[in-house]
Amino acid sequence: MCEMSAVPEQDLIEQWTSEQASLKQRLVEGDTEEWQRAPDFKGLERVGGVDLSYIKGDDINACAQLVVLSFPELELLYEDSQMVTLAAPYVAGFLAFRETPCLLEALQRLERTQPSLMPQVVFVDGNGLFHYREFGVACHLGVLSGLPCVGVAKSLLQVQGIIRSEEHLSQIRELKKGGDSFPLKATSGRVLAQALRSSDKSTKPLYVSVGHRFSLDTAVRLTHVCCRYRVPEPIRQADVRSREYLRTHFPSADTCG
DNA sequence: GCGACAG
DNA sequence: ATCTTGTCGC
Repeated sequence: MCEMSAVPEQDLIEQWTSEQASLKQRLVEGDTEEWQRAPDFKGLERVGGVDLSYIKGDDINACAQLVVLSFPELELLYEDSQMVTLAAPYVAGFLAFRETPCLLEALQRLERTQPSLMPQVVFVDGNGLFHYREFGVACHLGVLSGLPCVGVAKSLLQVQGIIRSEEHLSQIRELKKGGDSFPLKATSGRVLAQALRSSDKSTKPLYVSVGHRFSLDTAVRLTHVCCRYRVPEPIRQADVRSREYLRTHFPSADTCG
């Protein structure tokens, strides 16, 4: 009797799981671009970053942000802020179904209006292969956009036997300077990500993983050189600007009537 | 049963 | 994600 009323939630999860498996077949691991192998990433001129900022008590309205910075200067070349209505809820392991649609639209707007500014790589706030089914939001956006993508998570997703253990905390303490990192291995032995100390000052590491068309080593090196502060500049700028957009367009839309 | 759970 | 000021340190 209870099965027939199985919350639509369950059907959706199964559908999403299947879609991830399907898209994963199109995922390209490993470097595909000349600049990824070149010393100092010669040939790389534009790096993109995406992020969404939310309004406090609101689950569906958000500001989707895309920024493109010059490389290696990391100066702003393009920015796009767009209010969006999110169709899917946030479910751990399925972040892409909530955030990817509007981010793809942002990339399409850029393609249509300023194609010469299309980024050669996109930094995504969240994981790539470091995911329950090895297909996080950075892989999802990468496959659907076709662009090389890097996943950068600010906190540890405990998955595939990787946990926030004493051993893990100990390894973090061994990261002495910016650029130091250690691998995160799944129970299978496969390296899914690299914990990276992004600068000399930051103690809390970033978790870098392959999104699309990248080797993990290249993703980590590029992330490191894009960090002025803890979070790589493309993502940080997208975060700062989308939140600034909400602040000016929806001044305290809650408290003071 | 309990805990975890990117953004 | 968001709620939130000051504060300690270079």
